[in-house]
Amino acid sequence: MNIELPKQNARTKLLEAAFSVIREQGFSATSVDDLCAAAGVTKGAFFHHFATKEALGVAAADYWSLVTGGLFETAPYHRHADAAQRVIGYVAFRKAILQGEIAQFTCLAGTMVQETYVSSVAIRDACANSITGHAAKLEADIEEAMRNRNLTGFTARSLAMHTQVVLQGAFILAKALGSAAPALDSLDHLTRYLELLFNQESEEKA
Amino acid sequence: MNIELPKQNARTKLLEAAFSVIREQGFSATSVDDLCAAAGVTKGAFFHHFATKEALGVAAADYWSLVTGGLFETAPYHRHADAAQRVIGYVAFRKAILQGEIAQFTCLAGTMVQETYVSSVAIRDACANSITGHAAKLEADIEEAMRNRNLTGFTARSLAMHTQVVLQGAFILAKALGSAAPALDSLDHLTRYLELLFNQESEEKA
DNA sequence: GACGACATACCGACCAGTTGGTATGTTTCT
DNA sequence: AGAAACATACCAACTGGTCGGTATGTCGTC
Repeated sequence: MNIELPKQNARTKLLEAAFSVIREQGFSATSVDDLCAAAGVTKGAFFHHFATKEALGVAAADYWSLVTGGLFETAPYHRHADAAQRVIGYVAFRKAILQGEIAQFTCLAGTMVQETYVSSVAIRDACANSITGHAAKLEADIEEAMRNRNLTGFTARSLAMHTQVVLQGAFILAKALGSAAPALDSLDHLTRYLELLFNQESEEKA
Repeated sequence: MNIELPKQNARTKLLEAAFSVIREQGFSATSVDDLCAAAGVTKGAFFHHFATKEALGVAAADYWSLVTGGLFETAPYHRHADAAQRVIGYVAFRKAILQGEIAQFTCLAGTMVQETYVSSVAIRDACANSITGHAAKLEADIEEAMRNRNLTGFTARSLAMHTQVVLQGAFILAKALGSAAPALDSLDHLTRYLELLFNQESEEKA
């Protein structure tokens, strides 16, 4: 029998439990005991691996960047030859993964930063890095698409950030209305915006 | 001397304190004592007016709808004769009020619903009503602008909601990056989208 | 004198973090 | 090679303080 469970140590179990629990309850409302119970470890193990609850928050945001980074690197939208198609394909991919429980498709960084942007600089910065780092991967494709079409009037970076703004806002509306539907609608509007930008050949100059 | 402070009772003081404190710390991280201290009232006064902390959350969201409703009703963008100009003017107005401390220009409903959408249906619904109620006021103008231009392919409601999505997302980015700048950039993209939609005469049909 | 609008004092539950310990390696010294 | 010294990973019980909420009292007004 070669079937073996992956040897997860308490640290990894806690970080992955944090993904679920914090996205459901928020960071403040999640107690260390909650996390230990969800991960199936004791409080002693928690404080062996993390000096404080805040330190776990930072580690969770960093681990989030790592995990989501891997997910998007292997996504199929990179195959498009045209850069604009890759950008639009990215949004389509984001739409496709909006399934199941709301907490499971929302963003840990966006959720945490709302609660901690004043109280914890460390968590805020880790969340900011997660979001801007993710946007940076889109930026190259956007820049190429803009160059191909001679688009000016805004920066590739600002448009990359705008996609993240729409996603984060879409998650809030999904939470408020208890459904992914408004998020999907909003991503359709984002797609329409990208198509309008990239299909017109630099009419802005007039 | 007719200069008199408005006779604010403990209830109103608590609700207005909640606007500031909850937008800074979040709902969970804000204790009843925090709110009492900020409002300058005692705990007895708090529980005289609100049965639970959750009840204050609901009341705060409702009061938020009331206060912001008044603010936007008297805003100057309603004067435009063209409906599309009113919609674009709305976004410009939202840009204009993104000043000062971040907590002071963000949305209470969006902040609270993130933390409570699982734990408190009452707060979630109050926040959802605040956001959708605000969007509904835009919907009539959007519908008129769409009718004037024979625009199809999406609903006025979904576009109204999209403006709220962008705003909510913009607040998250502002919090993450500690600056209103990315929010302003994103509202520029939203404006550009609206201009592209409303200035083209129904080219979508082809 | 009754009632609404507070104030003060307090309670049990829960919370982040600490303590002192064990079991299992790993390295170092002889 | 084998023992002593040390490091890592974890555990269960506990602590001081904070939390939401309650019980009871006071004061001004109608």
